[in-house]
Amino acid sequence: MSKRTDEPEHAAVALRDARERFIALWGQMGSSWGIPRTMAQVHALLFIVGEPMNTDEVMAGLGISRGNASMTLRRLVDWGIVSRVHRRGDRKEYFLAEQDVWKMFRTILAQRKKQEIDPLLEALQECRQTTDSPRTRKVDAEAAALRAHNDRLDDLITFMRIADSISQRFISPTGEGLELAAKLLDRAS
Amino acid sequence: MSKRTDEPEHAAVALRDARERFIALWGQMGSSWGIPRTMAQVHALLFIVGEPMNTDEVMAGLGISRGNASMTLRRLVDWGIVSRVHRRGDRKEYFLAEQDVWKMFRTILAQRKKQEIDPLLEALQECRQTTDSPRTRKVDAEAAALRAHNDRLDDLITFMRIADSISQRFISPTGEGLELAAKLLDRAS
DNA sequence: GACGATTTTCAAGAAGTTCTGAAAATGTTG
DNA sequence: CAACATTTTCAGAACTTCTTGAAAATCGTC
Repeated sequence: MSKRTDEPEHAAVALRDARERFIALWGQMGSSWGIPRTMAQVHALLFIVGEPMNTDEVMAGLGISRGNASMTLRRLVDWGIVSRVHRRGDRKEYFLAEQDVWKMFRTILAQRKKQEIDPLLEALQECRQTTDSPRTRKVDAEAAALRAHNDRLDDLITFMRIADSISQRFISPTGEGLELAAKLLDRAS
Repeated sequence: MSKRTDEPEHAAVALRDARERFIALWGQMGSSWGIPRTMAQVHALLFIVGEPMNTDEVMAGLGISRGNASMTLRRLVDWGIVSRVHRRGDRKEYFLAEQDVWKMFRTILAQRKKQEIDPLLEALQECRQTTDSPRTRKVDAEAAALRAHNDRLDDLITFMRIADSISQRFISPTGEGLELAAKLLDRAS
C-alpha cells in the first residue's frame, strides 16, 4: 500500500480500536455499578458512534442476539438516554444516544433515584415507624436498646433525605445542577 | 401471659422485626448497586445492632456459612466501614460497624472512587490519546469522524473530572463535605 | 386484509456470581 | 510444643442473572 493511503487507514483503525476500548471500559464500569454489562456496552456503542444505528448494526457491532439487542435498546429508551429515530424510506428503527454528557448523567441519576432511592427511603421510614412506640414507661435495658435502634435509623434516614435533596438539585431539568457544580469547583480551587 | 409482660415482649418482637426488615432493605439496595447482597446484609446487621458481634453471631443472625461470613466481614473491614474489636477474656474476634452515618458514606464513596472511578478515568484518558493524531492534513469525512469522536470523549472526560473533584470534597476527611452539603441545602430552601 | 418486514416476547440454556463446608492455616494457652 | 480454639481458604455446588433464538405480535404497504 502506498504512503498516501497509509495514514487514513491508520486513522480508521485507530478509531475502531478506540471505540472498542471505550465500549469495553464502559461495560465494565456499568457492571460494577449494577448495570448489565451488555446494556452499558450498547449505550457506549451508540454514544461513541454518535449517529443513529439500527438493531442489526448494534447486533453486529457487539455480537449479541436480536432478542438481547431489542430488550436492551428498549431499556435504554425507557431510561431516556437513547431515543428512537426514524429515517425516511427505511422501515427499520434507528437508535441515537443522548450526546449531551451532562444531560445524560442527570437522566441516569434521576432514573436510579426514582427506581431505587425513593422506594428505599419510603420503606426505611415505614420501617422506622414500626418501632415508634407511643410512650415508653420503663427505663429498662430493652427500652434503651429500642431508643438506640431508633436513633440509628433516624440518622440514616436524615442522611439519605439530605442526599436526596442534593441530588434533586442536580437532576432538576433547569440545568441548575450544572451551574451548581461549576460554582462548587470554583470555590474548590 | 400477663399484661405486665405483654408490652415489653411486644417491644422486643418489634425490634427483631424492624431489624430484619432493615437488613432485607439494605441487602436489596446493595445488590442493586453492585454490592453482594450478603455483604450489604452483614453490614446492615452490624449497623443496626450497633454493638460488636462475633462471626458465629453473624452466621446465626443471617443464616450464612462460616466461610461466607469470614470473607464478607473481611471485605467490610477492608472497606473501612467495619472494625475489628477484641474483648478481654474472649478469644473470638468481634466486629463493629461504623456508627457515624456521614463517615460511613464518605468511606464507601472514597472506596468506590478509588477502586472504580479513578482507574476508569485513567483508562479513558489513555483511550483518548489513542486517537490524538499529531496533525490532521486532510479535511475529509474520516478526519471529521475522528474529530467528532474525540470531542465526545473529551466531553465525557471533562464531566467525569468535574464529578471527581466534587466527590473529592465530600470525601475529604476534614468533614468539609458535611458542611458543604448543609450549605447547599440551605440555599435550596 | 393479506403479505412481507421488523420488533417483541419468553422459555430454556449459558454464563457468571455467590455460598458452602470441610480442610488447612493461624493463633493461643497451659 | 501439644492441644485446642478460631479464622481463612477454595473447589465445587447452588443460585441468580443474562442471553439466545424461534415463535408470536406488530406494523406498514399494496
